[in-house]
Order: sequence, then C-alpha cells, then structure tokens
Amino acid sequence: MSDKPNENNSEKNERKSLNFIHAFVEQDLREGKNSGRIHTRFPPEPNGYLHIGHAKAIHIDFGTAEKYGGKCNLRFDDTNPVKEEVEYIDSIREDIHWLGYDWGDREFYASDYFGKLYDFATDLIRRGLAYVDDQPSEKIAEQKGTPNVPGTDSPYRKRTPKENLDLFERMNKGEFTGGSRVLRARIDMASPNMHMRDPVIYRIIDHPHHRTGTDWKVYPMYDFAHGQSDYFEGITHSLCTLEFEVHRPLYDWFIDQLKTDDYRPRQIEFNRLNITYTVMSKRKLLQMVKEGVVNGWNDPRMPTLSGLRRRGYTPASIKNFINSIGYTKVEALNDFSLLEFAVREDLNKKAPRVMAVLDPLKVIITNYPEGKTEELETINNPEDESMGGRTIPFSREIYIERDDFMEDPPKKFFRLGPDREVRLKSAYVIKCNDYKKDADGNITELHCTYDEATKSGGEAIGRKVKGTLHWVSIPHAVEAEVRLYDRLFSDPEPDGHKDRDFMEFLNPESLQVVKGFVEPGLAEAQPLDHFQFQRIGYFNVDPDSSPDKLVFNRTVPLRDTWDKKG
RNA sequence: UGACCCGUGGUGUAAUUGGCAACACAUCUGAUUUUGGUUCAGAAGAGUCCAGGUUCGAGCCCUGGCGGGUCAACCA
Repeated sequence: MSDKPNENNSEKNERKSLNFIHAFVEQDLREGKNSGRIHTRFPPEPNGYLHIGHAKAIHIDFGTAEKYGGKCNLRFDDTNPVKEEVEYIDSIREDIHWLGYDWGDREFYASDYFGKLYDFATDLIRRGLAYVDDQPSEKIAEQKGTPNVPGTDSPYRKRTPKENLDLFERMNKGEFTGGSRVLRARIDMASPNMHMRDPVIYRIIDHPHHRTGTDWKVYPMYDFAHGQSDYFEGITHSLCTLEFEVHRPLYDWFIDQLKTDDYRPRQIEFNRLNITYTVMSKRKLLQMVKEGVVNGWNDPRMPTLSGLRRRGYTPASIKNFINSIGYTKVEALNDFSLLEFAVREDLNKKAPRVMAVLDPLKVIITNYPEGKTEELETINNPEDESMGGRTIPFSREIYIERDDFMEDPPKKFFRLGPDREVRLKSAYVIKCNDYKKDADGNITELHCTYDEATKSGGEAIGRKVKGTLHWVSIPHAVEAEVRLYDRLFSDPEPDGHKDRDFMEFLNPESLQVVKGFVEPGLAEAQPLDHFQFQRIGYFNVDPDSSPDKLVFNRTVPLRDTWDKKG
C-alpha cells in the first residue's frame, strides 16, 4: 500500500525510518551545534583496494552530506609510509566515482597536516601532556598492564618539557633509529580504557613517504592524526566502524586539547559489513592476491569494488543492497542472498534478454529446408518496450541446452522429450521425433520437426506448449568463453573459526570456464555491457574480452525454481 | 576478573512522547507468462536473551543476571 507505485523496496524502507546516525545528526541540527553545518569525510588508508564494506562507509559518509545539504571530503589516511602506495590512491578515486560520488576539490591527505600535528605535539609537550619514552616497545607494552590490571608509569614519564622538546626535535632530525624512542601522550596509566594509558602518538619511521618523501622522520599514529584532521577540516560528524568505539574517549581528549571555540567534531560508530561466504578484511584479501588463489584485486570473485564491477554488479545494486541492510550497532552477518537479490532486481530492468547455449545439444529440424536462413524478430526486454527489438537468425540446425531434453522426463518437466512439443523462443513450436546416442549412451543429436504455422508473433496457434526453450543457430552462433563463478568460500563464516585458517575454506569450484555459443549480435558487445542469458543468468562482457575472443562473466544466476522442485 | 558496545521470526532491519511487534530477503502455495525469469495474489514463521520491578499498559524505562563483540601494534 504505497503512494508511489513504482518505488522499489529499499526506497520504501528508507522512507520509513531514520537510521540512528541520521537521528543523531538531526538532533545536533536541532540543538544548533556547529552553526548548523554538516560535514563528513571518507578516510581510507591507501594500502589496498576498496571493497563492498567500504561502499557501506562511502554511502553513509557521502549520503549524509547529500541528505542534509552538507559536504563530504575524501581524505587519504596516510600516516604509515611503509604500508601505503600511490597505486591504491588511483583505484580508490576510481571506485568512489564509480559508485556515483564526488568530493569536488576537497581531496585531502593526513600527510597535509604533518606540520600542524607536529606543532600540536610540541604544544602538548610544553604543557606537560606528552613525553618522550626511550624504552623498547616490549617494555612499554609490559607497563601498559592488561585490561584487568592497571598499568605502571614509565621511568621517563617525569621528563621535563625542555628535555622532551629537545629529544622530540632530534627524533625528527634522524638522530635516533626507528624503534628507539617514541612520543607518548601523558594521560592515565591506570585508566580502565587501555587506549588512555599514555598512548604512543609519534614513532620514528625511516622510510620515504609517498607524498612527503624524506621530509619527516617521525610520523603520527592513527589516534593522533584522525580526530585532529577532522578538526582541521571542519568535519562535524566523523563516521566510522564499531571497533573504534573504545578509541572515542581518546579522540575526544585530543579534541579537548586542540579546540579553541564551540566547534567540535563528533565520532559516531556503526556496524561493519559482513556477508556470508565472504571475507572482508584488506589483510586477507591481500593475502589471497599474493598467494594467487585469485587473479588479482579485481578478480570477479573478490568482494572488492573493482571485482564486483568486473563481475557485472551495478552501482545501483550495491547502493540498494547497502540501504536494505541499514546501519546499526549490532554485529550482523548478512545473508549473501540479500546482495544477489539487489543485483537481480536492478539487472532485471536494465539487461537485454539474449540467447546463449552453454552446454550444447544439436537439434536438426528435419522438415526445414537445408541452406535456408530466416531473420526472426525478437524483443530485447519484455518489461521495457523502449529497449526495442532485434533480429536473430534461424536455420535447420540449432543448439539447445543439453538439460532441456530428457529421454525419460518426470511429470513436472516441461521441456523436450521423445514425442514432446516445445516452443523455441521467438521462433516455432517443434516436436521431437527421434534422437541419437553414442556408444556410451550419451545423446548426441535430436531430430525434430517444426510447424510453420506456429511462427512467433503470428495468430494464436490453438494449442498450448508448456515449455519455451532458448537456442542458437549453429551456422550463425558465435563461440564465447563463459566464466561461471560460485562462492569463493564453502563456509558461511570463513574467518569466524578460531582454530582454523580462512584459506582452508576456499571453494575449489569457485570458477568454472565453459565454451558457450551466443547469438551473432553479441560479437559487437562492449566490455561491461550486461545481458540476461535466457533462463541461465545475468552476464557481462569481461574487460579483457576482444573481437577475437569473446569473454562473459556470470554476474549471478537466475532464480531457478525447477531445480528446487527436482 | 576491567572498560565500552550489542541482544526483536532462519537472515537483515522497523516500531512516534511506553499503546494490537511491521517490512525486506529466504522458504512454501496459487495465478499470469513465448524465459520454470519477471509480475501478481496468498501462507507459514518471532511474542522481542532470562528473572524481577515501575505502569492501566513495557521490545522501549529501572535493577540483577546470561550470552556475544571490541580493547593490552611504535597498524588503521
């Protein structure tokens, strides 16, 4: 019962209620915080490719700005030069644009603020709120205590600001080796929150940075860069995932030391995206790329945005999926079928129907003239007249799908069998009179007759056939490589096992390559064009496809209720 | 033996100031269909982790449990 008949389900859900993040935003707006400004940011570290989990963050970051007339910055969180590469920056930009978002001229880098952060650090030192610690990391970790046991003070905790200032400056001049000294915030070694026990805020790294080169020898830690960068950019709502919840007191502590007026950014955490049969951590995705269990970051089986794009997923389908699962604080495990539904829902509207046979069985239409070819009219999408039509060639010899014929069909099988009739899509009704087998009992060809009066689009034929088959004309068909993908992992939660490695759950049959035959018009298809192969699934043209070698990726199979009944 | 966060059909979410637990996916029927797709119609499935309390009335508020997650990188 909706007032807008054409809206889809996710739009309906979106209208129905506010997620808790937007409820907070509206509350801040009502209370007049930050002069009514809304400003968010998407802060990836350029150490890998973006995946669908990032899409969830991107949608809330950019989407919130859009919804409330604010802005969203893109900020590369590049505080650790040893892990970051420019290659990743380019792919991140491309993937965000692909999703349909733009950050205008607001592309920033945490490294833009190295100078300001250094000054802030020296300011904290002068105020007695930071000190240089000469101990090795093991010693510092030991003194931190455990969640149950309070920490103990470092022997260097009482150094004078003068001495700390001198030491910190020399750290940055390269006088000390990496790991020999760190700068720590002086907060509370007995805090019940581990992050408040004098966290390390600067460390020495002797490695060139992709943007600042060798200008710096000390680099800020995440906790000392993120909130401050938000502050420098005027961010009002800093949205991140749940695991940063325990960092928030520290985030706020640094803001308290830094702020000079009423403005203050606010960190809000939401649940990370988990999907069954999928791993979603950059570390693990990188491992699969490195060990070659997939063919790169954009392997169509990967949950990366570049992989999903290559697989045939559309930006709209990803957005609808994200909207349908929502933003909460519950650690959810989303069923894969929710994603697949979103893809089918979108592709059903957009993808032209075409004919392809992936497991061919030869059919000879014995009463059809040899050498004759007809161009038959067909429609591209029965649900959308505006997508037009095309012609497809028909001849005496065609391929149908091997499993569309059964020698001894069960009662509910609607397709071809001995002495049975079916319609060939957009063509004629045919009847199977005979079939041949090889020595092993495999069926090798069917002999059928067609009824000229049943030509598609003609008058009612006065009889009903239960099944409709897709087919291609053998002399006209184009050969194509078809890649069928299945889930990469066999376990619903491959990384949820404490004593087993996620790689143990890799599905050896996640990729199957078959030789298929498609209707001749598809020879002209462009990379990333998507199609619905009748009764098989949604496919798109792989970017590596060429005129010499046509390659299709299966985006997602069609729902098939026959399989379940059988 | 800590701090913080979270417990609503199989899954994911919703439920105005407390007021008949709703929606989507998945599942199962049936109708239509030149795709066993799509579309349409319908069914089943939770009494909201447990125990108390406040209240005319609690998924929502209070108390105490139980269960799950995060936190002890010089990662982000």
